[in-house]
Amino acid sequence: MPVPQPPVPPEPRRPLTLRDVSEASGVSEMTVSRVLRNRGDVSVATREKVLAAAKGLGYVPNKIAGALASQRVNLVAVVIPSLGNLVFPEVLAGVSETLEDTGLQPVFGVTNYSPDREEAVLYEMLSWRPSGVIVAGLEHSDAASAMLRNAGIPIVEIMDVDGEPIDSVVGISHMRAGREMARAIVAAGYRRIGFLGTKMPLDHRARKRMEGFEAGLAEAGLALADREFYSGGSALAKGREMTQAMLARSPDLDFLYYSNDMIGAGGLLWCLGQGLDVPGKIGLAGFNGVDLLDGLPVRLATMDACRREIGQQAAKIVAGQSGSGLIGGERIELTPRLQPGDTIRKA
Amino acid sequence: MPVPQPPVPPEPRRPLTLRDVSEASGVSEMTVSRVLRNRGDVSVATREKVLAAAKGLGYVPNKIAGALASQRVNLVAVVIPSLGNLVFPEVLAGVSETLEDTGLQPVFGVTNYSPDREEAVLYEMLSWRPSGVIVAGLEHSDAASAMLRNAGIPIVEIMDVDGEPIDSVVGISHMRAGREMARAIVAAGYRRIGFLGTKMPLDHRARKRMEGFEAGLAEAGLALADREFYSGGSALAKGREMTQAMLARSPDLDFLYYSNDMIGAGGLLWCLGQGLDVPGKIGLAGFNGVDLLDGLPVRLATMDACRREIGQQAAKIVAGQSGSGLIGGERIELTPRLQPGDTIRKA
DNA sequence: CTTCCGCCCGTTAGCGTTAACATAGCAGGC
DNA sequence: GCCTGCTATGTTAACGCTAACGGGCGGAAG
Repeated sequence: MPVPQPPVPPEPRRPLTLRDVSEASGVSEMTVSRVLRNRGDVSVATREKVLAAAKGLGYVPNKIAGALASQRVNLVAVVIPSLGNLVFPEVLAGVSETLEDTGLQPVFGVTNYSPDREEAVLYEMLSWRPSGVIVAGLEHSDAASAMLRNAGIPIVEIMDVDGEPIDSVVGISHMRAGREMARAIVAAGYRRIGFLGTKMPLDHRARKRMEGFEAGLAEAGLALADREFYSGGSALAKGREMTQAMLARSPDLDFLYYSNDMIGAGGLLWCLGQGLDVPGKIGLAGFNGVDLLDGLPVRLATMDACRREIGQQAAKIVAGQSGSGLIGGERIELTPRLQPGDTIRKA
Repeated sequence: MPVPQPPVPPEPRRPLTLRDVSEASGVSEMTVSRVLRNRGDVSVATREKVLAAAKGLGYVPNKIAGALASQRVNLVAVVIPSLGNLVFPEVLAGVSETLEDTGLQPVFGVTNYSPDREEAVLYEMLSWRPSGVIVAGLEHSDAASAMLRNAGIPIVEIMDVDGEPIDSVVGISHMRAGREMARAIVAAGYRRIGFLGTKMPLDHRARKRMEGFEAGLAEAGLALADREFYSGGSALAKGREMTQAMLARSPDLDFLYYSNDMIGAGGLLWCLGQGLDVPGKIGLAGFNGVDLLDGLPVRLATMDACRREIGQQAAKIVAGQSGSGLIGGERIELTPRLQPGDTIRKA
């Protein structure tokens, strides 16, 4: 009759394995494995004995071995261009939150808007055989697209729906967002319109927004009266500087469209500081709906990019909880709502 | 004489293994492995043949099997309380950037300031046998501390140095940051001082800052004249509301210390909107040094928390690049610099 | 010519876990 | 008593890769 072992103080060096727990509790490794995974029938007595031994030893299972044996991995790869842009942490938060009680674990990678790095990051992540991939954008290198297509797991491209997805896609149409903003501005009677944005040839979504915006203006026979791009630095400060520069250069502008809310807020603060009549003499609008703006003295017109919801929906798809019954190839287009704020004249 | 195989179009279903590449290129699996890892001697001819086959097939190595066999894992676990607080994405960015060319890959987990979730997240991450752990804060559950201590890998606790680290630590002293801010405020002649912060009993760093602040005031025989806490919502908006509320309640306050820059900025905007004399009649200060503030009409006094640098240093330690020669147990205390901005009277 | 060494490559034996199957023990029906 | 059908546990063989070692081959050294 085996004497119950007292919990052994964790002997530091050799890493513990199932065998250690099995020896400490007097059952086979398989039974320990069953207990720790709550799978299969194990008597209550055995279960408790095993759990006590595992806790006493401080055993932490080795998922590497487990994943290899079971061919199942609870990781989800999440690939985003940047952490500096407010938007992506919010998406991550949505993903993280939704995955929380699915047993899935997000693994993040950052590409810095570089297709080469995206390819490298994806290769690295796929080599861990995750059970799904969430990746920002629809534009990838050929090699990256091929990898994703052949991975045999759910792929969700997020943020943007203007293009051909590999598998599933969750996002908004940035083209349409730009166009609708243009229409709203034109409808409010503005005519001489300037654009201020980031100088990032690889930020396809910003580009699409601008293209949509110009298309919207064109519908009314208008074109951009001026434009300016920046890169780096504090967005709020850049917004001030660019606004000042543009209005010095083109004093007759009556509207400024900013490619994101932070530079928009900077521009707004500058205009207010100058005592300009907003939205009477000059209107302003940004993009994103960052809740930060709720605290500004005047609310900037913007359009919600549904960031958190994008993360949530994408996570649901990889977790197989989308409720659509589809097995892939889902397409969820969210609709950004125009929030007119106080910086566009009422039509 | 083996005929060179033309690249086979990737047959979709069965996942590729080394064996497939080895068969396609006519060498052993071991040689393929060597080529793919750039390890050991392989002739140029063989190398090229193998690389061509691997690329042709679209082979992606299986790191799970590789890690199990080699007992080496290129993952670094990074555990943070929240993604909503601007601070942590910045730390992540520092980590991610520094790890970029070390072959190490960060894996992030979020605890929502819950010790239980922290424990669960750590257990989950340690079960992947990462080669290092970076975790925010020095306060952990007993079980979590034990796990970390027994993991046998570098552990770096970050953000905070006020306490007993498990292994290495990189951060600032929040106690001291609070105290120094108090001294600067007292030195500038302010006497009736209010505190505005988050209602988060589990945010130990915010608590330490406040304690340090009160200690600093006590040195001058002062105590907080009023205090207010919030939770949730847009920080900028909360800053406005709380400031308004506090000044309505305690109109004789001459200084407001905010536990973070966002609520501080909200308060600042409100004060400016009210036409209050800042910093003459009332002074303001925040904490963090978010570069966002560079764009405000008036620069808020703050203290840089060295977020990105914390991430970088922590990453260096786990990557073994700290340059200290130490094998663990490093302690890096960074010094937050007071940035007086325009919201404290010149002494 | 032999010996030795370095290059290039193959063979063997795990890494720690789990799937799948085998088996022991026991209750109950006939 | 024998077989059926459980439940609780053990045994075996992977999973895909790499560490460690072994060996053929060719040229340089003796």
